[in-house]
Amino acid sequence: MKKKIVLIDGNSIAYRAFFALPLLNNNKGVHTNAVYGFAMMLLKVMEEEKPTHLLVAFDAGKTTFRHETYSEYKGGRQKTPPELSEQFPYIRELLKAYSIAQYELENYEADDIIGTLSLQAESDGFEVKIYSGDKDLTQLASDQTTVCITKKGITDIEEYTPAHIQEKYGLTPQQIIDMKGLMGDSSDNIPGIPGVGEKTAIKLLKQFETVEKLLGSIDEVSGKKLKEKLEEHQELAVMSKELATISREVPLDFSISSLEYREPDEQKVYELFKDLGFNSLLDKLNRPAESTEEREQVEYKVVKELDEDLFSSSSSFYVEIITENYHQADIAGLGISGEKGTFFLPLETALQSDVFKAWAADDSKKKAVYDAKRTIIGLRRRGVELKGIDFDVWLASYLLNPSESPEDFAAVARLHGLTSVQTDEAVYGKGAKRKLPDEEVYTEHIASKAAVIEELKEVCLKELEQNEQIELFYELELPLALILADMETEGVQVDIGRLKEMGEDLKNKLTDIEQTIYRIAGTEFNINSPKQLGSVLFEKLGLPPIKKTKTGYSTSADVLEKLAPSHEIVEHILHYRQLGKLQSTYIEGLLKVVDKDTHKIHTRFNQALTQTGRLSSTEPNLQNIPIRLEEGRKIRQAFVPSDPEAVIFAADYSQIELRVLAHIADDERLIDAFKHGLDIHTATAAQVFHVSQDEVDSNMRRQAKAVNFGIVYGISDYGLSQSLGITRKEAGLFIERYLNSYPGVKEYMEDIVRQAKERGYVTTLLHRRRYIPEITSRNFNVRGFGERTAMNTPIQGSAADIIKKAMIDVAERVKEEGLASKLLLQVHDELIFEVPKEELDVMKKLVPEVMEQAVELNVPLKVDYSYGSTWYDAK
DNA sequence: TCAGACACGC
DNA sequence: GACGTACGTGTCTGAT
Repeated sequence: MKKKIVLIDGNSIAYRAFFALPLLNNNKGVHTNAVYGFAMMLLKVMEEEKPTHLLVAFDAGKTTFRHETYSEYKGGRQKTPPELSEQFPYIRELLKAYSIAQYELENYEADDIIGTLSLQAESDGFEVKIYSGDKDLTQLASDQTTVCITKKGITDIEEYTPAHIQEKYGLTPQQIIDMKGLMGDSSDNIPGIPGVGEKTAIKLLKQFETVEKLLGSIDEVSGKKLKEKLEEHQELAVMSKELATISREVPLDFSISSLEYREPDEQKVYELFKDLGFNSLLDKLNRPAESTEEREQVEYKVVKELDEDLFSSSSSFYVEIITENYHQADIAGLGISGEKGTFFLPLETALQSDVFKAWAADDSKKKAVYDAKRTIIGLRRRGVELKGIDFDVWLASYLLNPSESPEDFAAVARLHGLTSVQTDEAVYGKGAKRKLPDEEVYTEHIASKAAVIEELKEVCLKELEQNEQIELFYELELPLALILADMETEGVQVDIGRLKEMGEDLKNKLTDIEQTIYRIAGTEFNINSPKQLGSVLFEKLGLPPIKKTKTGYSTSADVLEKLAPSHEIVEHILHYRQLGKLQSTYIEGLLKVVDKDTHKIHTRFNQALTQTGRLSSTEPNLQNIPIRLEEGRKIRQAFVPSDPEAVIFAADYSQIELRVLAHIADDERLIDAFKHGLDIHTATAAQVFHVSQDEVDSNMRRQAKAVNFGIVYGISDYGLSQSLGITRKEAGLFIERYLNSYPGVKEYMEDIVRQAKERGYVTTLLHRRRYIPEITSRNFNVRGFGERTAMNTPIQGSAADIIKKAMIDVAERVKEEGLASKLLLQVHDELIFEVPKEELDVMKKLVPEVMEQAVELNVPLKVDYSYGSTWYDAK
């Protein structure tokens, strides 16, 4: 086989990649664009060139032998951006993982190393390929050597052979050096002859061949001015040529044969790509642990008969429920792993075993699980109470980095460097094709999960400790999971009759409005189709299109509100939309998920999803039941106590986010306002508009409220301008005035952004963490988003911490006092209970008290409550 | 099966 | 100077 060596100019390629690609980040805020580009190029080179030998050369140090000739060499160059410097160690690591030789030598540049090696390689009969972003290297082209220079981007290259150089410049590769000598090179600060550019240089070299010959016969040069210049700057030309000449005699302390390319270390490459977040490149790898044949098989036994000493005092325990919704799904099997080994336990075997049930119910037998809530509810449905959960790898992983959003167990494991579990999709399939595979396949899968939980626990514990999140995990999230399990299990009673009644009513109203709309429009169409609606409004009826979407006219509510005065049809459409939403999402949507027998709804709270630490709720989402408009609010009449002798009791924090802000920012005025129990929007308006509280009119208050809203949700000046219907500039001014009114808040905002930039993340009161890689983006918008996230997350996240803490405290008190009241729902800043009437007096006192004392801030927390015979009446 | 537009809550 | 700008869930449409 013909020998082929590829020589890569490491610094040059890294620079190219850095400037060609947007400033990417991995999920921990490390910049990765240069590494990514480098890796892309490397993979392409390997695939296309299939070299037998390979080397990446780097520049060493700041000074080289060229500085002896000319101290200004490479002078005036911009410093390497720190965002790039920090990536070089990763590039080095990348090369190591690929087992690719890398070399640098004091006093020499990468060019010289490459020049020397290419010469040696040529005489050894190699085919040589040189990769760089620097055209200087083209002087090395020869019959055996091709120089590949990156064009636009990073993988697009131009190949310089002697023929190509001849064609392009009419010169030989050696003459490239002469050309540089004459015209100089501003990027390396090589002077050349003033006034001589590429065109003149080429012309002269075509006539005289080399700098030396040219200078020997300056008389023959045409053009008086040019002749003078050449005369005057002879030495400059000679020196410039010397500087531009790549050394081919570098003393190298290795032989070419040592550059032979071997196999990459796939595990290392895999881990590095994972670490850097190169998911697209990961897909291209032959993953060591992905295919069944290569993956390390977990050793396990299928339990036929249960034996007491299968269960050690501390085990990993996994319950497989394939369906997403564990409230209505079956267990496919159980996995246990501990001192005695790893076991697959068939469901029926477990259910029939008193030994198993006793172990499960024993609080002193500790279990590490994956998704405690899912596990508890899955077993509870089959009559098994699970106690003694002391770890949840899913929750732990979420706390370590909420932005990961792994889709299954295997993804969580992989995040922490463990690859011995297959993805659920690979085992069970996806979508309609999801099913239980052959027995050996799924028993092994389930057992392997149990085995891996053990290892994951160790890894996660270490990381939690490093992040100071042990307490957050053990005192907040894990106990909360148990409370949420009880809430979900309990469910909320629904008055189906009431829902259906409202549905009938809505149906009639919708038909009426529909007819009215068709009549006014003069045509029947699908009002639910923005496309069709757009063509009716803006084409048939000729209304002015205010806003456009990617696909056509926008028909969103804010657009329609602006159009309402122009045409009577618009208000009907808005009304139709409003009622249609109620009908489809709330009436029909809720009816779909009500348990046919018990008439209860069991939502699922997702505890490991949001970036801020809030919960979310699905199937159905009970955190967005209408309240703002009366027509929608009536939906709440269908949410009733499960016991006729009980009421729905709702307690909500008043302005919790702004109180948290007052605390974190330690802003005197804001703290003062809360201590005096002022209406915060009025107080803000008074500050911002420099008037007294009683001079604040409703419009001023409305604007101040919007600004407060913006602070709480981290919206931009644009967002504020949209909600107030003012210009962006005016909105920006509002924010500025707000910050001047609350100097402590202003200082906090500046500090937290600085902190986020330094550390790459922000934290909440209880040490929840969110990484914000966007904050160092060079893109104005992305960075702006990062800054707002930095300001907002500690506020919203701390509020989430507080209510979670309150839920735990309330549950504990209710248990202590032996009350029958039940926590049903959490809606970000409020808790909904079902309270037996005889406990009402106790709960009226207990709940606000516990919620207000959940944490101690330097402002008081305030809780309002209400109750009634339905959720609607708890207002 | 998927993305886009829209609307609900906090 | 323009970029496109709280989050999360669910429904519907219209394309593939």
